[in-house]
Parts: sequence; C-alpha cells; structure tokens
Amino acid sequence: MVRAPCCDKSNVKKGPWSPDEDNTLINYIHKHGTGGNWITLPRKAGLKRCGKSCRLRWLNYLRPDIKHGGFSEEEDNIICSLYSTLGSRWSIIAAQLPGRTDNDIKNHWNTKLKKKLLTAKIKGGNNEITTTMSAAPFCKAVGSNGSSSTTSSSYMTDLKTYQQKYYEYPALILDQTDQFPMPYLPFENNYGAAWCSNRVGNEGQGMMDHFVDFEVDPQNVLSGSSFQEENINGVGDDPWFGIVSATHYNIFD
DNA sequence: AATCACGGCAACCGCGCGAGA
DNA sequence: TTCTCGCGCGGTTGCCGTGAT
Repeated sequence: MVRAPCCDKSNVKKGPWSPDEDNTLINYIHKHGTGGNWITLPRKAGLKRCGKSCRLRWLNYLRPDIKHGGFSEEEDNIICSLYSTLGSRWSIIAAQLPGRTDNDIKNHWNTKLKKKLLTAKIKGGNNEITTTMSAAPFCKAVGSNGSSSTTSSSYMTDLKTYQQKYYEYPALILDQTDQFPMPYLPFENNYGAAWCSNRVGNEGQGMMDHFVDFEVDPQNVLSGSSFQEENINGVGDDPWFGIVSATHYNIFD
C-alpha cells in the first residue's frame, strides 16, 4: 500500500522560509494556536507550505524561549552523558535541556560533540594516554534495573573520585555491572572499545590499586549484552561496580 | 581574486506510532 | 479488529558562509 502524501507536493513551497512567511505563521499561531492540526494550518494561515514544514519551523525556530547555539560546557556534559545511555533519542535528551530543540542538539552533536568525544583520550592507567580536559563534573550512578542507584557504598564514592580523576568525559558508574546491559556507545564504523574499570580486589583493599582498564568486545556491546565476566579480559573477579566511559579508543588499528 | 573544501545548520523525507472512526 | 490520518522522531540532504590554497 502506498502512503498518501501529507500535502499536494506540487503546490507547496520548499526551502528556506522568508521573514514574511515567518511573520504569517507567528501571527496566525498567536491568534488561533495550532488548532491541533498542522496539516490544515498552512491553508488557514494563507501559507503555501506543507503542514509538516510549518510545524518544524515553529518548533525549531519560531517558538518563544528557543535558545540557539552557544551550548555551555554543562549542556555538553549532559548531552554526552545522556547520549551514552540513551543513544540518539534526541527528543528525550532535548526534554532535559530547556530551550533546546532536538534538531539543535542533534546538529550540535553531529558537528561538534561527536568529534570531541571520538578523539577523547583517557589519562592515567596502564595505557599512557593523556587528557586535555578538566575532570567531568557530570557523573551518574545507575542501578542494575536502569534506575538511579541509591547505594551509599563507599565504593561508589571511590568510583566517582576515580572517574573524575581519570576520565576526560562523563562516565556512567554502573552498580551491579554483571546484570546491567551495556549502554549504547558512540562507535565509529563499529570499531572501538568501551574502556571500563572494575573492582578486582577484596573488600577493604584500596580501590585505586584495583582498577583495571580493559576492552569490551564491540559486537557484544552493540548487541546490548550484559557486562559479564566473560567480556573481561584478564579480570577474574566479580565486577560488582564499574565505570563505563563513552570515550572512544580504537584498539583494532 | 577566484576556486575549492569543509563545517554548520535549516529544512526535508520517510517511517513508526497512536488515536479515532 | 482494521484502516486511515496526523504527529513526532531520527536520518539525511543541500545550501550558505568561511577559510585555505
């Protein structure tokens, strides 16, 4: 079955909006609202535009309280962190950033943040990789069911300290990582590695001595498998807590 | 000064979903 | 229950400005 077009394509204008068209749309919506029907709106407003085009123009550009450009470092951190858990759910990410549209965030990610993230380096550890940014201020603990963890364990505090000290970008701190599905990570051409750390010592031992960076099979990660012991190379202990950094590091070259 | 390459961003397209008939 | 229609979302395209050559 062929889907019916939403409007008469031969009779609608495409391309950039003129100031006159903007004013017409703004004035109409201020007077009448959207009426809950974008398809009929352009005809009623006297615009030779597709309803979807009007909706997009209004939501992404003309709507009041829209912020354009000038993303703050805090907003960048929030976007990076949410992307590491949600993937490209731009509308949900936008909902966490008042005044930002999904399109704006998507463009910002594709043009700036993705590159920034993909070239990020981990500092410290056994990998001799250095960082160029300050410690990430945005840090989130996640429970095995995906809800925020309420653990008061001192391990969590240690993990936060470790994350802020060694990871350039916001990292997720995972509680009970053996049960927790790996978050989506921004891989390039399906190659890359999630650099993780876990506690491999006995309780009571110094946490910082027992973090090990290791790689996770990208195929397993991409398929959303759990972060289980078999994914860990050379680490035999139960990964009760862990840090997953969205930092990209191509180990397959 | 002209041309080319690239990045940023606005806008379009197609699909999935949900509501309602 | 099925079908239609509109909305919303994410991916993609293409234009435009700017810097490099």
